[in-house]
Amino acid sequence: MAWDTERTKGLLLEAATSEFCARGLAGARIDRIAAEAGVNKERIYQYFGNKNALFDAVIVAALSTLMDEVPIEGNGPEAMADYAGRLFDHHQTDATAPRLLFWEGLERGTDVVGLPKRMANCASKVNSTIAALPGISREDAGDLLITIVSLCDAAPVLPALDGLMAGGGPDRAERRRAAVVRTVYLAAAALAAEAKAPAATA
Amino acid sequence: MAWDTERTKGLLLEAATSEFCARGLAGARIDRIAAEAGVNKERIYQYFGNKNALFDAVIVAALSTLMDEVPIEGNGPEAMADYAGRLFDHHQTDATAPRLLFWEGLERGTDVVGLPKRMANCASKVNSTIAALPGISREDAGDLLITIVSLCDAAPVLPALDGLMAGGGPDRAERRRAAVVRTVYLAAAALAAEAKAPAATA
DNA sequence: GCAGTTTCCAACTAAGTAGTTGTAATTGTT
DNA sequence: AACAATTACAACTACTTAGTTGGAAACTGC
Repeated sequence: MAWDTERTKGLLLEAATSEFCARGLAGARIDRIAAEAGVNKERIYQYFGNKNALFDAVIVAALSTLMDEVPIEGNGPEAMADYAGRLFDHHQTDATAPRLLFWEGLERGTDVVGLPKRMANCASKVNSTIAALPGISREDAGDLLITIVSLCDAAPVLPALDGLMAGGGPDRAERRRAAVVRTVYLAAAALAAEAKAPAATA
Repeated sequence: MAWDTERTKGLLLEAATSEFCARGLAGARIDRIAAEAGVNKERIYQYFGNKNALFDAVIVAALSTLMDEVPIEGNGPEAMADYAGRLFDHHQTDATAPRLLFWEGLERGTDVVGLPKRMANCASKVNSTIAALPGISREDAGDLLITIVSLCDAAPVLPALDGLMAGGGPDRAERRRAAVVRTVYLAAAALAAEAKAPAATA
């Protein structure tokens, strides 16, 4: 049998993503990751170093690529609302990224890994936002993105909130989606309007 | 020395709150909780049962009381914006509740504990929202509250997002607060307006 | 002050846990 | 084919963990 190092690495990273996503850094088990990947756990230490470094690799791989998977397209507040809707849908079908993001925030705090790549990705999103809402400040663009991420990513991580607050009817997900999209539209429209008439708040 | 059961329980609950808040259910250590409380860990099992049940007790104690600590006061969209601002400030000085909320969401999913009490608290908040925005539907009120909670609670749990998205200047917290308050105001105002002219979207 | 109960703790147990090691199989190179 | 390097794994180690136990100290009612 031929050794396929890249395939083994990929299997481990995939299994680790699933395990860390479900249980976080402290709750994840190296043995479980190795078993799920069908690989001996010693390979983890050869390829990734240790549990923390494997978590790093998972975070960087999962969060960096997400930025490209759901792009900001079009112009005006509608474009930002549409982006929020697509991000919401994406997280609804695959909660990996939001869960990893919150695991990282809770377990790592401000100790963020893979900074250069992620800062570049965020800057790219900020620039897309500025392009969609001409005249908006860089800080307002960042704030709008934080708002979008907060709304879209919190939903799958706090699944109980829907039932607790809104009763959890059959079409809850759609209603929540509509609320997020509308909220983002309103916030983006206000920033766009302010950018055209800056005297109002100065 | 006189035994003070309630005090011992309180010390354990306080230490457990701090430990679970910082490290979550999987990351928390029974030994650390007992040591921080200055109490033998065997007491935990006598008073609370086991680690999971202690986590339950912490969650219920911390999240249920929060609802009363930051009330919804006044009328109109301004009242909801003001509520969001006070909730944001509260979480900024003490991130216990948001962190526990997200730990619970990540580690427990929809398996929520203390349901009756928490549902009552949420229903009370929904009623306050309906009182502040007359004519609004119960579901829209719940959605607005989810929006507020998402925005206010995500901020302290994702401390790195500010730096990543908005550069993290000196007055970042204040700017983020202003963005949250304004977003909530816009969302609440839109719902209030719709409640007065329901034909627009029907 | 004395039996019965409760609070408390040091020490213990059984089951994981991350990380390592020794060794065999595979591969590329000469 | 002989060699060194790489990939792989079963077994192992040192340590941590949640949960338990046996008995001492303090309280209660009499």
